[in-house]
Amino acid sequence: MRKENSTNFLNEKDLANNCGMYYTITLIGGRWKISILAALLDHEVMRYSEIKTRLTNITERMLIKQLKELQDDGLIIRNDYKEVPPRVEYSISKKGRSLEKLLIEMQQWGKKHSKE
Amino acid sequence: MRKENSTNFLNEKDLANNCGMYYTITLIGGRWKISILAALLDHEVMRYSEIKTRLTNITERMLIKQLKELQDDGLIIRNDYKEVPPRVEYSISKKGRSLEKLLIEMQQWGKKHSKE
DNA sequence: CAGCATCCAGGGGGATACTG
DNA sequence: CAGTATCCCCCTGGATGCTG
Repeated sequence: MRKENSTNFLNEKDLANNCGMYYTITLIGGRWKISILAALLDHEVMRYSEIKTRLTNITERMLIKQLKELQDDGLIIRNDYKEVPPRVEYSISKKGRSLEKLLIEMQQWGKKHSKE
Repeated sequence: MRKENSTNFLNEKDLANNCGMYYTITLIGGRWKISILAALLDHEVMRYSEIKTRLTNITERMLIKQLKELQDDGLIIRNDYKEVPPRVEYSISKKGRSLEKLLIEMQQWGKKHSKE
């Protein structure tokens, strides 16, 4: 980032969309999204019920909603085996995995500063 | 992050607060916060009116609100010179500056993936 | 098992007008 | 110049009950 006297970090051209920063936030900013992503980064593949068990307190509506948004944004992959009884597995996508480093840093920053 | 078979990224103890990730999101997740932080990281010190000019489209209410929250969270510093006419300068705090690396990475990730 | 439907509160965010 | 004060919309997120 620059200091001298003008715009480098946020140049005029990119100002409108905050150089993509806001895009990133909108993708992971949902109430439960980072928890879901973290769980999937940790377990590779999880069934719906596993995620639900893991994220105590989340309601079914919210879980489905956040899963769908993550899927629409291409961060996770939904695999419906179309069996009876239903069996659906969720996994992280390439795009989702590319967020791993960022999430870890957010985690570290949060841990470090949340007690201040 | 781990793969073998269990929880490292999100261990049970930290699950409740998502290992601090959610804390981080709440601090920078406001509609205009990253723009303000980026502007202050870029300019060191800015007057209220400068920020307002820079962030076209933001309303006064929103600007003040987000500035106050950023200040309450310790990310920026407000310096009121108590002059007439008023003169108030905003600058980034140490805690705020420690977010710089993270913001740049969010920017890069967003730029790279927003066209997909 | 893996959802969907409905209802609802709260707050985030915006427009506009006013002030010390 | 640097804010306040109102008003208002809508969307997020939560509770609860139902279903293929």
